[in-house]
Amino acid sequence: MKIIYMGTPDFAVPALKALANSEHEVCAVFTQPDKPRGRKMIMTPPDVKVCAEELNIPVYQPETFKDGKPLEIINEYNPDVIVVAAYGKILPKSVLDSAKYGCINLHGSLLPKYRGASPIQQSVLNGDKETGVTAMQMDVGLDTGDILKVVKTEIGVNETSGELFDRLSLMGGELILDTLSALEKGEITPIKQDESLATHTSKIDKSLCPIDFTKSAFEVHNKIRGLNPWPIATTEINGKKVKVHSSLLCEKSGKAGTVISTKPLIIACGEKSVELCEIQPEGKKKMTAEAFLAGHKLSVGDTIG
RNA sequence: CGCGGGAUAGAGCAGCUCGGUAGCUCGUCGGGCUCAUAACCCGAAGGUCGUCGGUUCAAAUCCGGCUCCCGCAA
Repeated sequence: MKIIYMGTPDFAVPALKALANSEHEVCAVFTQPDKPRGRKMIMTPPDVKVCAEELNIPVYQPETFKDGKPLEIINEYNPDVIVVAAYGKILPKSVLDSAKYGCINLHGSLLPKYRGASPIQQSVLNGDKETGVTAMQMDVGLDTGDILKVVKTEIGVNETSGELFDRLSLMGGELILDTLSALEKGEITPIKQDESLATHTSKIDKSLCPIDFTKSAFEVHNKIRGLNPWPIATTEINGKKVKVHSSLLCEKSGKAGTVISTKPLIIACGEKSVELCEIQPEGKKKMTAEAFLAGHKLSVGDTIG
């Protein structure tokens, strides 16, 4: 099939590569405009753009679809299908209808659960045991289209959002190939989403970062791994902000927020406790809890958070 | 010129205000104790104090330039 691909971050790269290396033809890639990033606000191209250029595929970065230009470009290519993965723009109906097979979206959850911006982080934050990737026929709603094909996977108890992202993005690459070939053979029966089961996720932002140690160890642990690799859960130790990159569940219990062991570093929660593994004080690099303890006064019974 | 923290032994920190012998915790190595140990005791190795220059009898410390790392904000 002749495909136009739309996607932006690293999550969307494996599917693009999978398509480019298949019998299908990716004739053009749409992605977000370059944006300034990082401390120095350096203009950085999206990961998908970098990948597309390596594959010698033409790249388009329209600011908006509100004028008709992107549609004109699409119509010139006359694609069989448009594949969308974490593109970050709302597509108007005219675009959704512009290809023979319409627009197919790869979404990082088992729809209708976790529609919206941050399905993967949300599944980790909630401590779900299972998630997956859904290939969906896009319609004008937000992730409301008919389900074409789904692939499921278990979430590890210590798996971070970043690790899950990597796995799901690879699974998404296989899923889109399967979906397209099944579509061509007419083997797919679109399934309507059950609206009564639908849940939504909003964008992740830093207001989620502070850890509340009065919550259960499970919830604390989920927050720490769910917010990794970004924006990273935080707490306060001796009045200084400290990022907590990784943790492990621990059975011991004590008064919430107190240090109940320093080797390893274990903090009591509302229920049970968590071991803090890798932490990062403000202005410093990430370090192991052991290294942190070597140079900072912190003893059993002290309170953090 | 967005705001701020930082660079000292393999790791993490103190020392700088007020210049004068390089210090702490951990790790490493050696020895001891112990049924045993990641525990405890004794000992040792390991640093041109990020870099360049200035002031000084003397600079980790004071002054100026530069490089790199990080947090916030976006």
